[in-house]
Amino acid sequence: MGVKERKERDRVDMKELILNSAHQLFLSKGFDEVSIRNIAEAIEYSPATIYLYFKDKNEIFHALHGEAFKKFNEFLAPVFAIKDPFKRLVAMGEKYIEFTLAHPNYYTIMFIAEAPMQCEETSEGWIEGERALGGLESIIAECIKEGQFKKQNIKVLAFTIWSYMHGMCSLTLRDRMKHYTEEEREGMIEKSFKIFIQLLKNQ
Amino acid sequence: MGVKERKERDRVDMKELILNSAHQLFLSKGFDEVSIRNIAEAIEYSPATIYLYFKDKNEIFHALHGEAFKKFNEFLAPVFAIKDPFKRLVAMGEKYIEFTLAHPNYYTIMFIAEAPMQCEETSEGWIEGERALGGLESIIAECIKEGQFKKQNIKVLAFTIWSYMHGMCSLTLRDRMKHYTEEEREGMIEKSFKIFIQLLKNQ
DNA sequence: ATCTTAAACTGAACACTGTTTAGTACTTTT
DNA sequence: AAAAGTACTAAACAGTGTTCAGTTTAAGAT
Repeated sequence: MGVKERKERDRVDMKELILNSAHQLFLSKGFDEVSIRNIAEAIEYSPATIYLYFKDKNEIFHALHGEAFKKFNEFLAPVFAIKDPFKRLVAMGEKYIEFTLAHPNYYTIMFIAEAPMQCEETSEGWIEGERALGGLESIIAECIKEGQFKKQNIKVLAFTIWSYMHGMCSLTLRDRMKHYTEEEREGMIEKSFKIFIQLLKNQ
Repeated sequence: MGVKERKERDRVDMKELILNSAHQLFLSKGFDEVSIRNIAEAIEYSPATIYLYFKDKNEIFHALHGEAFKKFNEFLAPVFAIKDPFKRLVAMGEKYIEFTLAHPNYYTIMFIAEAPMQCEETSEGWIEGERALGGLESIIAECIKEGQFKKQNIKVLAFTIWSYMHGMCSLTLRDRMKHYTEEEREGMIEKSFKIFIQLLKNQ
């Protein structure tokens, strides 16, 4: 008798229902603005029910963290079709920026929000995150192999590039560029990115 | 009769009392963890009293935002005694990192926290912030004048450098480097900073 | 079909949060 | 001494995450 199996399926469905609802609310309202009661109302269950499926709010956002990274990797995937490693690197950077501006809530939960994830290393979010970083590192490795970059520590260079990209994106999302005039701000990211690429080229 | 004057002084004193208390709590507990009731308790007044001196919580943290930037500029000041502009630039970067690690709560409110400041441009925080950025821009201008850097858009290069520094610092403070092993993480910032300086040198 | 057991679910509460308001106590002015 | 004005607060409102006792529902056993 498949009762146990069906119950298990129901459990998974319910978890998904909660997660989908949280996901949707999160996309429209942003990270901190979604409450357990909001989610409960959306799925027409009591708030207490949610705690039967998730330990706490962190665990929910932890799951969303994973989804965000998955989306991120999907978004970046086309880039890896580009043959030339340096061109691939540039394209990856452009996609990174595009993703940030198109999905600020995802970006925030991935890289800016106070880590709400007591981080078991096995968690989906980190695995997907490492995959993205691994992609960057492999591109750099190829750039070095092809003589585009001089020989150096790949992980450190990847971190350096990531830091630059993240700095730019998080300053934008966190609204720390108001001191620039409209004119200056307009296209600042694109101009800066070009400069950064030039810096890398002269390597 | 100096009654009005005394009352005005009392008002300023009270504002300062609230701010000092908030400041202290903020340093030990961090941005989001300080509540109006916490502050009220610390100064032994009712929570409602605080609203007689500050419009809302934002206005308090707005004031702290200003203080953080002041502290930041003080911390950076010694660097400007260095004659050689490129050395000054490097020293500024090192100091930036040092400040971030020494005063994570300040750094968070300055650059990471969701802008809790409806930003009148006259606010102390932004003026001090612009001063810091202006310092960076003037260093770059000198580097260009001395032929250390090729001629280019100063504001964009300053933003590029700032972005890199901020990216590194905010990824660290927001705990997004757990995927690196202890070994890798150890000294990652220093190594990356060296690489970045090299990138700038080859300009 | 009834009884028992276990799982699913919820109402209400707890201890918080920022903020507002009505009312009290004290101080200054008349 | 009465009136006016200021300083302050208790209590409430609407919200938060979370827990728990108690109810409803479903399943298995007799």
